[in-house]
Amino acid sequence: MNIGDVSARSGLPVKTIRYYEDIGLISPLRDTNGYRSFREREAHMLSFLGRARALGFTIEDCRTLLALYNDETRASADVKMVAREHLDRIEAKMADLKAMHDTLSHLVRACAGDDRPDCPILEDLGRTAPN
Amino acid sequence: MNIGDVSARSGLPVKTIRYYEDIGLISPLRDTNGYRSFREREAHMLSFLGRARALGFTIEDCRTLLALYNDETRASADVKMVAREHLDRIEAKMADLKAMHDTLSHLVRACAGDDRPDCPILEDLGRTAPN
DNA sequence: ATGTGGCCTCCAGTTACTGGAGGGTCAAGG
DNA sequence: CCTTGACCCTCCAGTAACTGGAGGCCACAT
Repeated sequence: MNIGDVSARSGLPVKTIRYYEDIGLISPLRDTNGYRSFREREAHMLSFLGRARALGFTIEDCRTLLALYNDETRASADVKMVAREHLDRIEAKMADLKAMHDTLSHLVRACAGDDRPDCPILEDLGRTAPN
Repeated sequence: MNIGDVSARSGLPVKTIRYYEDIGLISPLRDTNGYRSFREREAHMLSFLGRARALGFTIEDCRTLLALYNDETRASADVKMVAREHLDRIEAKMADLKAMHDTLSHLVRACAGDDRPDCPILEDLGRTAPN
């Protein structure tokens, strides 16, 4: 399979696949013409990567997960730990976003949004921090 | 005021303040010894920036908001639009995170997390995409 | 004089790609 | 046989918003 084929199958852009090779996530063979030659194994790994990335795992997490995936003697506890830590990061980020959202939606609602300059949003941003 | 003073007042790291000068958000004067010399105006702008960044606005948004803040003839509608668009981005990101969270927390719960290799997390990641 | 801390500039690295330039390769149509 | 268009290749640079570090000046207290 050429890179275009695995791109279509995995949903990953061609550029991204080349990048994944650069950073050592996959190691496809090369044809005599220099084209990357993907086996089923790599096509499968790319789908794995695409799904893991879609769940928000970092590239380093993906590297770890891929190693565990290929290790028949893994302990599921190791996988679970990686996932759990990622879940914690997601939850932290959701909490951050929720706080921003609450503040901001409140301010947006309070702003008239007309042609006058008075604006509670700017007032809030410009108010001296409470020390 | 030296950079350390405005850093303490705004809560922004010294490095960040220098960076903000680099990209033209602030333009402090210089003392004869080369030190940046901040006036109240800049200290205030830095607090503004800190708050806007804490609400997740991008630097470019901050640039726009700062310009509006300094423009007595602004229309609050312009401010509101910037904020509303940012709120939309936040909501989109929250939805993305929630989807990740739902999938991942389900998988984490399903994983035994013991010393055996069987793992629903890896099974999910490794399953061929449904085409 | 010396030590400590604050300040300076410039360079490089971070994350995970993405775009583009410049240039080979392959299969089909004329 | 040649050309055309779709692929493929490498290498370089840029993105967002900083952050860390090297190397070195400046100010003030001892």
